[in-house]
Amino acid sequence: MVQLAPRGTRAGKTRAAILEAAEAVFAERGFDAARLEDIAERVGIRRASIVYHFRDKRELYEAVLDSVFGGLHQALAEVLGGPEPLPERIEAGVSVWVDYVGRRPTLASFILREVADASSEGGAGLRSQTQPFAELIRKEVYERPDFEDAQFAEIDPVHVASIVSGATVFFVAAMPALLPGGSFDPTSEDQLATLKDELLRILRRLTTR
Amino acid sequence: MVQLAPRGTRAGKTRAAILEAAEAVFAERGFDAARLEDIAERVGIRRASIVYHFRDKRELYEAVLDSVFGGLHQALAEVLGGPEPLPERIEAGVSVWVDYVGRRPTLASFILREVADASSEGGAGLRSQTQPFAELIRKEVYERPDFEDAQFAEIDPVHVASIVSGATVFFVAAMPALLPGGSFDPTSEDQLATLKDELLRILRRLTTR
DNA sequence: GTCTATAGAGAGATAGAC
DNA sequence: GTCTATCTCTCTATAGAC
Repeated sequence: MVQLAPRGTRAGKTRAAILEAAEAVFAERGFDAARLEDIAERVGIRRASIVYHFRDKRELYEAVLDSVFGGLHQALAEVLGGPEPLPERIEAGVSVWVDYVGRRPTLASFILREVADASSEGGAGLRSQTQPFAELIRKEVYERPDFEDAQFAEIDPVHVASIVSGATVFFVAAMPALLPGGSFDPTSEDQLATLKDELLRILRRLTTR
Repeated sequence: MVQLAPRGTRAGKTRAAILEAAEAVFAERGFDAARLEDIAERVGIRRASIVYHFRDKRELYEAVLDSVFGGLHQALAEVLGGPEPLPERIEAGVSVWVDYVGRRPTLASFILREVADASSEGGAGLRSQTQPFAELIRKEVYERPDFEDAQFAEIDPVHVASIVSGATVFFVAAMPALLPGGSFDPTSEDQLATLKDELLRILRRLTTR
């Protein structure tokens, strides 16, 4: 995820535009079905020019994933690293998570696709993206002194994460498709608020002894 | 989803074997990345022979989806159509759902992939599979006389379905990939029991006033 | 940096023998 | 019914001009 050219230069701008277009197209179609042609068209350049900025399709895809997952990691690290005591920090984390997916719903698509693909490649691709989150949680939750005080139920954190993220991702990605008419917007202010509410209730239920 | 040749004949057996192999390969790789070559190899036939039984790749894929979703629909219709009063019938439905995914985890992959693809095609593909479930729930839950007595909270059923199915599907598909070592089996007896337990608690929380 | 042109690989579909 | 052989299309990647 090295930024080869500084922002503001022509190359930097084109690179950023390609990343943005690629994020949309990859999220919508998935890696295989996405065509570099479509991405180039959105940017207003020709297919071959993409290869000047990214070695190949795979590298472009990885760069997109790094951007989307990286953005979430940064936002989460901020609240989880804060000074508040433990139960609150976790709940703030859930709030940040829901807000992030609401603002950047492409993340939901990528998670769905990466999880589905995980079985075939032993989960390597997925884990390389989720590992930093596991470490973040270990560092800012399990290894901080207030963890003992919080009196959590003994529940596997991956378990909790699976339920919270699964429910969120489904809500954002599946609901619009399931409700006919195409009018439902899960990323609206109050839909996200409702979702947060439900998740927090579920979370409390799962984590309190 | 018409059974062209009767079971037991050579064609019937080959057809069934192709369906079974295709279910595994499509679930593992997704529609685009799956190769007819791989499916044929599993069956022990040549690629071209598949086309004798299924017009093309798409038709084979649809047949697989019909089989996987159809099996769930049948199992669900059985419990939801039973004589028990309402809250129990719904909880029995959740139990059947978890068991089915546990026995046939390919369903989890297909749901993940279909949901991810739903945004690009307006959800048509997903809805054609989920519509029967919506109708089943309307008929056996909302339109049966005991619905009024059950005193449910006013919560969108698609909402509930999204949370329950999202959490289940994630649990089955993502946990093995997230937990390193490859030793975790979400479809084991007691893991499924734990999941059921959590889902039922969540469900009660969501549906009681 | 971006373009045109083209090479090359992969995979689905078809024709026809057995 | 299943096979071999082949056609054809699509899309990525490369070469080289501007």
